[in-house]
Amino acid sequence: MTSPKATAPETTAEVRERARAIPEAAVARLAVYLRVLSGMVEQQVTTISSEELAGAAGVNSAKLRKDLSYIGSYGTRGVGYDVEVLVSHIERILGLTRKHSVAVVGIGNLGHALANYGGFPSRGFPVAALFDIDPDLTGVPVGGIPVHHIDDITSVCAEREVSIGVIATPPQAAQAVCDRLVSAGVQCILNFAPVVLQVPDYVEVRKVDLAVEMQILSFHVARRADEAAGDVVNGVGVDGVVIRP
Amino acid sequence: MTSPKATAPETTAEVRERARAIPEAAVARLAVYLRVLSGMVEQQVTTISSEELAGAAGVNSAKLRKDLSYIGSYGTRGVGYDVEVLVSHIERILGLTRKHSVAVVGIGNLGHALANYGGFPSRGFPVAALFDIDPDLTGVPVGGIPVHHIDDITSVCAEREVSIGVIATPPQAAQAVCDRLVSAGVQCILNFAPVVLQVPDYVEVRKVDLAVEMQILSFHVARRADEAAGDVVNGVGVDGVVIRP
DNA sequence: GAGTGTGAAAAGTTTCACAGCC
DNA sequence: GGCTGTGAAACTTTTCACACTC
Repeated sequence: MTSPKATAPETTAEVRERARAIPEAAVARLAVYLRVLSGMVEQQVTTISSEELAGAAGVNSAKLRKDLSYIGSYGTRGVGYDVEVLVSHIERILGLTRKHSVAVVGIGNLGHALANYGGFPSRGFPVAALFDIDPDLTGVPVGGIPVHHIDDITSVCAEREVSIGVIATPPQAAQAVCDRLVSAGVQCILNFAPVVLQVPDYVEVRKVDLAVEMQILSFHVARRADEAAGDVVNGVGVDGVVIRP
Repeated sequence: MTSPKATAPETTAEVRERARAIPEAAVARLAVYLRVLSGMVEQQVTTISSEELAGAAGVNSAKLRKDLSYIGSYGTRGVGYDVEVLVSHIERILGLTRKHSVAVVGIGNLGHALANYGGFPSRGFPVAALFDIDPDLTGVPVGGIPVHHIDDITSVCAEREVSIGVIATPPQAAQAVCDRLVSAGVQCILNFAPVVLQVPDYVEVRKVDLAVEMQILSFHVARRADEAAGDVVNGVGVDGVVIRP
């Protein structure tokens, strides 16, 4: 990238420096490439070009090559990428060589779905603990894991070395739950509650907000409808000609 | 924005032009501001400053003001924004003045959770239909709505004017379901299946990929761990001093 | 005095286009 | 001939800072 002549074996420092420099947007796409590539491995595909992989991942090939260049130069010119090599490098960069135990808090409809979701454990994210505030649920197994009372978050999370907390509680409870997770030492949170969580700087929060997603889609519906209507109605453009392109 | 002198009443064309120009990233945040503001309305707050609203929404105030400026100038200098005015303008821009019927396909754990999720109907997204491939589920009510067989997507979606399709099926089924939704005239899709959907240009897809979210968190855990370790171990920095900041 | 609205600068991201290698 | 890797260009988004209004 910057300097190393020929194929110098990378030092830890170089790998680290490189990881630090990967744009946030590229990280998200690397995860997608990884999933596509895992499918390729299963189909016995051994080599793939940037064009093919890009198509399967829904991006253009220049972007894909740029993204891969952030993690190193592992392709062969004129040929493409070795699927397994790429898989292992992406896994390394994403930190998937270690296991990340997950705790789910809030065992309602969504919590149930998450506890039973096969996509976590199979990808190196074992669900290590479940929590709910309802004492009737305590001890009840969900997806094979017994539910703990929310008051035990600190001890259980520490004991099981939980590194990712998933908040699937009603909005009113989310901030309090978040605070407890943080004081239990959890530094990564995936938040499904429609609330903006306040956390210390060192805690990484990602949110999944269904209503927001819907509203973004709604915006696009509305804009399209406006465009279609406006071109004819408003005297701005006639017979379908858009004046301001 | 560009030209209109004084307080010229906006033409439809201007509103349209403006909507077209709102950056994608700003649209997502507007939805968040809207939620925060709705909470304010309930607490009888009538006026709010950019600083306060930004704090509650987890962004900085310059960004918030810029975002709001895309939809118009509805604040009062020295005072702030009228909460209700802002709510109604954001709703208009996001197209929330019409109802958007939602169909959920795939009534497994997640589908159940979505069908029962109160956040949709309460925000103008009534769940109008449920679909599953399992004939045993057909007719069974989930969250008060009977499940249809997947083969009826086209007719039921057309009849109920579904504008948003939610895919909560296993990955193998997702593309086929998507194709059916599209041929039923659905132009917006929210995809929970870990698959990259191929759709025509005019269809808007948003995806929620839990494994990807986890892996992004994992990346940050790994990077942090590397940094912590590297500073001490690698001869790059000593006694906790970070050389490259 | 307080706080919005916005050009202009800075930072981040995507796309282009082609040299270099197989 | 085909395809990667990457600087440089184009575009998007964020941040700054201050003129302007109440």
